[in-house]
Amino acid sequence: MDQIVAPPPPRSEKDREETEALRLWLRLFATANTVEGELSRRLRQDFGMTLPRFDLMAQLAKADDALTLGDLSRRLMVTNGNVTGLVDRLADDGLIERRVRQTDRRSATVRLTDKGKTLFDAMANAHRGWISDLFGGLSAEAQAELSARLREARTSVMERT
Amino acid sequence: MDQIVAPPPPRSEKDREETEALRLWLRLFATANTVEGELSRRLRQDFGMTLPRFDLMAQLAKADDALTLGDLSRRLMVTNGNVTGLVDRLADDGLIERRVRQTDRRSATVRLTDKGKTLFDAMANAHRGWISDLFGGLSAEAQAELSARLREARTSVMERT
DNA sequence: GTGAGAAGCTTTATGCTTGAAGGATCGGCG
DNA sequence: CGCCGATCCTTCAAGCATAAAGCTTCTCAC
Repeated sequence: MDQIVAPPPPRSEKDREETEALRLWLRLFATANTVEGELSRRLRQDFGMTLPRFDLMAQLAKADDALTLGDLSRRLMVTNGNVTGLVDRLADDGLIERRVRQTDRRSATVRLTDKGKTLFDAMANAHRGWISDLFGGLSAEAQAELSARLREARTSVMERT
Repeated sequence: MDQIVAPPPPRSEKDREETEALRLWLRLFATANTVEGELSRRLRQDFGMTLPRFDLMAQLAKADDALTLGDLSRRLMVTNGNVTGLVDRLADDGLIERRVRQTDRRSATVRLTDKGKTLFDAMANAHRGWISDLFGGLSAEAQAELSARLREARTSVMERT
């Protein structure tokens, strides 16, 4: 029988591996992006809050103590200059309080105000519910498996960075 | 025997579910973020290119045809105004070419220039290798499983958006 | 003590992203 | 034809993010 259609382009094993990894990455990115966009949208809509500000407040709430800007920078995995701006805006809104440290005058600490704590509690509660809802189509087992695989993936990436 | 330590805080089934989903989300976000940051870093270092510009060029290369700004906006899942700026900058660099459509003068199409094609091929090749490398710590089976779970997750999220 | 280098933060320039408002063009209905 | 809503793009203001340069303060070896 004649060859009617063009033959598939020759593909090495390496080609196939790369294509699969690329597909995996695109899927990972799209999923994370969709969730992030939706959380961001709801946070803005219901609380007039942005995700980066919320994340910063969450770190303060979790630490349950004052943190330095450097601590925040490391925990949020963003640059120092970025934290400076976020802290400025949150302080302007009266949600956090900046205080220069006596022991090290280069450094400043930041803590949630009462107003910040109250708002954060409300937001965190809603936020938990949203996430639980968004992933609600997956069984507990599927979620656990995904979580475990992501952990492996992150380890792989970090080792190669 | 006396109760020496404080009892664990009472947690409902719902609480546990929410906590697990939150943990999953944090892991998903951290993984995607780490990969994205690393790709961005390498693209800047080796090619002086940003990820958003690269992504736009990738859509043009994949389509192998001119696309309207609206097409790009939908495919990249970003707003129209965003695409306008990206296209401006890429056109300034001579990597893409803008052309007003005769049939519909509201709309413009965009295609890769020869210079853009050449650069994109080089970048895409490196990009494939980087991703394959970054996920190289996972077996093909682990990658396939992660990919499948991510697909489920994305479906779940999109249904609830 | 003091001087060099490190640490902590801010500033600046640049770019990405959004949402909202606005301008041009198109299509269709009366 | 003429208008009205829809479509497509751009503009604008605000915010997030980075990298690089710069400022102040601290530490430590001498």
